[in-house]
Amino acid sequence: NNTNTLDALSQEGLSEEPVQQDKEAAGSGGRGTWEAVAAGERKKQSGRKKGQRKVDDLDDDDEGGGADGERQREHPFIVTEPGEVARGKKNGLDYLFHLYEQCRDFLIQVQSIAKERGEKCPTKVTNQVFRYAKKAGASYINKPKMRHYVHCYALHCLDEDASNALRRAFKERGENVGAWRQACYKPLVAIASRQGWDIDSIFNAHPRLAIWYVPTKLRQLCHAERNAASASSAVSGGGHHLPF
Amino acid sequence: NNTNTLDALSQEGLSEEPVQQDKEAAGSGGRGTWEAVAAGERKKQSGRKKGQRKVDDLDDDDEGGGADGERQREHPFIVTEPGEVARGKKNGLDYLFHLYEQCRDFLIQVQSIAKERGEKCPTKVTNQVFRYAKKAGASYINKPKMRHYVHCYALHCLDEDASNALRRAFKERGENVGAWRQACYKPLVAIASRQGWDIDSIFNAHPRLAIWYVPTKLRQLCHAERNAASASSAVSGGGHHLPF
DNA sequence: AGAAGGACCAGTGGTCCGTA
DNA sequence: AGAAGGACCAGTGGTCCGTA
Repeated sequence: NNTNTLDALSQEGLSEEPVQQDKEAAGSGGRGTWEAVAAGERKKQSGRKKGQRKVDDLDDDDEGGGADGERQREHPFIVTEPGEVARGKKNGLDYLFHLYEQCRDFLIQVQSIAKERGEKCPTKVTNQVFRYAKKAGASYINKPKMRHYVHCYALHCLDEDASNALRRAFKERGENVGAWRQACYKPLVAIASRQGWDIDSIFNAHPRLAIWYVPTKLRQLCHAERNAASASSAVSGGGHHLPF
Repeated sequence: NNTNTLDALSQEGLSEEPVQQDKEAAGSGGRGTWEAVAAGERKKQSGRKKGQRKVDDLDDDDEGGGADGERQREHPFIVTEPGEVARGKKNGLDYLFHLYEQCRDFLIQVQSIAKERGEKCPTKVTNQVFRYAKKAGASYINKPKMRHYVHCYALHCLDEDASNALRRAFKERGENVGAWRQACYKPLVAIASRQGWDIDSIFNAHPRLAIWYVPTKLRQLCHAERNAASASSAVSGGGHHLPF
């Protein structure tokens, strides 16, 4: 077992960030330039200019009927390959991961405001950060969504090659987002097994991941798998007292 | 300004801990051996054995009337010198600081239980730790008290000499605990001023202090003093644009 | 009066489940 | 059916204020 993998892995996933939008939607309410890059998200804001959305894909306009003012959700995610732009009323996974980078930018802003004011400074993406993001116009960011896919982003950060391979495989098989999301757990547990099962320090050792809470289910899977592994190694004879 | 003081200071305060009671009241409900060492705290527990309290000081027994079962508070703190045992129905400051060490022990236990179970592991003394302490029989530990005196403990950790000198001075002057407690802020702010005003990293750099939340008032004082200092340095001419 | 701590409260982490 | 997210809830950090 290679216990040094983490140092190498922690460098990955970082180059993926689109540099040009680092201050983007931050504090301005602007949509940023990401649509032009990957054409993912297209949530309407109040007062959005027509023609600004869907820069690359020029289809449909049947947004449920009413013009302005109607309750509008983000388009659902679909499994896309790295670099692939989602067509139709869908968002791709590059866009999903981009949302995590945006949250990081918002956190950094909240932190610098807090420091300036001499207030408590959050180290994680907290409710306060989500509130700030919303106020800054990023209404497409919300806590349940971000928490739902954290472990997918974790895999993208920790082993981008494995993450990319998984995306391609699930796209090819025509699996839905839920199936892909479920499948992201397994390679993460495998990474944890090589790192002494300490999923918290794996998150904390990675600068972009450290700001996210470890998802409960991932923590539980690592724990269960660790116990299963130690039980089987006890049976196959580790020199310990045998439990029977 | 010596910016390396913290490294030297962070070694202080540590030798003060009575080693022999490291697992003490932990998980057992026992009172531990600290009374024999410093004869501070003497809170009655339900079912406490008579004659166990006040090992060194054999006076009064007028505990308000009823025998067992009456609601009983801790004796109030008085300003004592280092090593001095509080007489009468009082507790000394060595005992106060000892409570912080006990909380640390309880936190360490909560942490190892959490790790064993694969649950979230607290890095600070949280409500969970106070609940655990109470369940373990340390009913004399409570959140409002510990939070009230955190900055006094901080001074004890970061500059034991200054802390000791302050205790001696306030005892000599016959000041009460409240006055001593107020006076602990000033030397802490002075330490912060030498460390770039970052009270959070000062706490975090000290292993025994890092587990305590920075008190709001201390944070505010550091912030206010930083602003005052930068304003006065702007006036006395630091090469900046002059604000008038 | 000075001080200890039960108990409250606003805002948190966490995620369910009514919605589209 | 699969998925997005408003809104709820138990337990938190913080400390006030009725108590002794």
